[in-house]
Amino acid sequence: MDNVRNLFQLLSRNFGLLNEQCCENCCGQEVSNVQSHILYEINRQHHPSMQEVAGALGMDITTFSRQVKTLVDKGFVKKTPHPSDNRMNILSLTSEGLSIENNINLTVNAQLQHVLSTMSEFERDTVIRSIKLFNDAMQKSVSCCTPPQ
Amino acid sequence: MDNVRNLFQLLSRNFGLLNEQCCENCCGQEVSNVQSHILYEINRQHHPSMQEVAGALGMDITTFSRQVKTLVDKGFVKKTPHPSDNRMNILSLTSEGLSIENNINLTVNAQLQHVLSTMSEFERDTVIRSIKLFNDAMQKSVSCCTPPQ
DNA sequence: TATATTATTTGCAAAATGCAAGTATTACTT
DNA sequence: AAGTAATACTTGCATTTTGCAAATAATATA
Repeated sequence: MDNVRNLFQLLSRNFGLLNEQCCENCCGQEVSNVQSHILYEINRQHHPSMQEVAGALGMDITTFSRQVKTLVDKGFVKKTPHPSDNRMNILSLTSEGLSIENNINLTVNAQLQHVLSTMSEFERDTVIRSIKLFNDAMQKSVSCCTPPQ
Repeated sequence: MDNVRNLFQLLSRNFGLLNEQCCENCCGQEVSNVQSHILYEINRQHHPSMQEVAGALGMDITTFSRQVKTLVDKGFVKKTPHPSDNRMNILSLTSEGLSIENNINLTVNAQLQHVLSTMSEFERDTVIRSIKLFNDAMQKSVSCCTPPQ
């Protein structure tokens, strides 16, 4: 009976640090950590609304609204009114936003591959498969991991 | 050639949300997310100084200093001058701080076990072993994962 | 003894946060 | 169809968090 929290706490801390440093390295302070999460999620979803992205990130919608505004001002994100419901805004990355997101992606991936390269191919595959497995399990688990409301 | 970042990004986000919610649940807003990380790390290390904890968490020392002050005021953390070097403060949890840390630990672990319970025992073991493996690899990798300076 | 180095704290100004209340638009209700 | 409710988002405001620069205090070095 391990203390599983320890493992995840360390993992998420280390990944957080790596992510943050990569952000700074490849786009020189242009985006904060939360902002990089927002870019990531906008890119991942299919024509998401504000609420969908904020919900996925577990962010307060008012904080999110302001962060998006900042990203729009910086020219990284575009807000398009929903065609059939003008209350909603569809979020998308501008080409510049996409390029930054790709940059972060490349940098973080390179670092992770570097970490993984110290393992055998078998271990590497196992690790990757395990994390997929756990992510899926977490997604299915309704009792947690769902942003409040 | 997977996009490994995706996996880790999702994992760390989900764990972050879980952690945050557990904090609120079991100690009713008494500690913020960063503060729970601080409690965690003080508990984990052996008579750590301010810099040791701040360093491990990759936090700016001035921000850290103020957060610790808050935790001291709340009665969760104790600062003891280092016996042979009065510049340093040794950090420790008070009994109340420890009890809160244990509470968070129990709650988060229960949630994680719940997620893991959807898997077969083999999968569960593999996942846990994989994360250990990755954590170790990350710790060894000097090119990243080390807080600035 | 004077100077440098280390550990931590404060000043300050900027950024981030979240509740309450606002606006605008669409959905119901009778 | 008019009025009410609900939804999606924004803004006001007060608090908290953040990090650089500079200050303080204690130890190490020259």
